[in-house]
Amino acid sequence: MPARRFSKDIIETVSIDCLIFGFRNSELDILLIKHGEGISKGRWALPGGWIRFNESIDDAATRLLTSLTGVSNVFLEQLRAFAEVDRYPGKRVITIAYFALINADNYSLSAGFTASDARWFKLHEIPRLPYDHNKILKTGFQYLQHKVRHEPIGFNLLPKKFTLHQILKLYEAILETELDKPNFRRKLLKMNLLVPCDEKQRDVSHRAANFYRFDKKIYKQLKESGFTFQL
Amino acid sequence: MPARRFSKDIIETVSIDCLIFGFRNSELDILLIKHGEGISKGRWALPGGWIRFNESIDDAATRLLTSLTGVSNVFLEQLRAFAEVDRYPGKRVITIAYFALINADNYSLSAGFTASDARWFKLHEIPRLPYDHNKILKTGFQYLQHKVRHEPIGFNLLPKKFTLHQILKLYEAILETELDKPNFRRKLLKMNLLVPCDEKQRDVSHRAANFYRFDKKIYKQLKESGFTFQL
DNA sequence: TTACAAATAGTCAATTTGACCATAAATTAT
DNA sequence: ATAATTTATGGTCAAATTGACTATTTGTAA
Repeated sequence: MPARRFSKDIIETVSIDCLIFGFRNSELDILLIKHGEGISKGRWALPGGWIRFNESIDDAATRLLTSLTGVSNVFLEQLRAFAEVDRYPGKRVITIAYFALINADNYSLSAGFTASDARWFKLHEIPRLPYDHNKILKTGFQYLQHKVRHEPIGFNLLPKKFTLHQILKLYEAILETELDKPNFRRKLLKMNLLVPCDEKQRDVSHRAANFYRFDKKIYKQLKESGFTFQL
Repeated sequence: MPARRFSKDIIETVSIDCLIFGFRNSELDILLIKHGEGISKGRWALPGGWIRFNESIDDAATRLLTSLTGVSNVFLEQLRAFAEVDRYPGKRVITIAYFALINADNYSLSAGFTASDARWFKLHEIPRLPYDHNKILKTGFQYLQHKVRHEPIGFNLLPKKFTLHQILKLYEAILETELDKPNFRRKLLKMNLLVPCDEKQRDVSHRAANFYRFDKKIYKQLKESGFTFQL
């Protein structure tokens, strides 16, 4: 009989759940995994797990994200705790939700991983999820909508080099509105956060767009001198 | 021998800590309480406590805030969880920090309560606090600085009726800058969030300022029609 | 070589901002 | 009473930004 390790290693009252956003084909995606065991076996849900005694919650979130999806080095920050009394069946479990943005370069998470157990879902095609995961998702999406307007975090959803068209489509998808192309360009470029790359689009059947990259250092400098990102 | 109720009623791995902001005399205050028992006896710290099995964390925060300070019906929302492995001596405790804004009408919290054990501290005169409370404080203050610019929550720190001068001073205290009075007035009034009261200042040795109040309903309407608060 | 598609550039009136100056209304000092 | 003082409130004006457009460029595809 195997030793019952769990109750020694982990904090059984607190879990982590990751809300992982991706962006492809001008649509926002959410990564879900199929539960292999436990109460909600066979159902799609947010990737998550337990916190170990010897790791912080940030470390736990990073570890879980990597072990469940294969990606690392992505934008990851805490959303908040969810703790309705009856959110988890049978026992009292508080979960701390994390918020991750995955860029297109990291999109092929299934490579090497159990592809059938982790899948991107379009934001508006998310099924009914167990526990309070739909609530977490809703909260996280509203947070994204707000945050993307006040901080330059949207770039985390794009490849390192991207076109202005891609950002426009990203913002349209997140904010669920149409935006004026020339005006959006002008405003974004005037911030001087984007550095033009010496490279253009290829294999497109029209004028090739220039690539840009977001420069963290420049943003840090601007912020220190009083600049606030605003779209 | 009294029954050892605690370990049955509460979740011993998760606590609540409240970061309570107040505003008086043009200065930001933080409410601290003196610990009466436990590891950090006699030291000033953020008000907090344990979560009961049969209450949500929002309920726990509300209960603790009221029982420790006597105030109720104040702006209270979750900040986030803090969970460094060694933040609490001896055992692993995750805390969920809450963020409260108390208006001047509720300032006399000591009335009826143990005045010597709860006290307002000026933000820049906070002593060294136990656990990671200074870190929570720093995070919460940065959050306030950000949030107050993008959402009309500052009014929660003022009395129901206030003058434009009071808001100006409030913003100057939070953002730690000087602001141009006429321009600030103009911008704020143009939003149409403030309703002039039919009442003026009294007993001031200069021209009396008009009182205004913040109207939640108007804000809700404006927000639904696309308006975003921005200062 | 022309049609097209999307990128990029430019226009212009209306609005908003930032830096001010001016006046109004209250009290206190003379 | 009148003047001085203090803060509230009202205005001005050039500069910058926005929103709604039109125009031009640059690349494939017919």
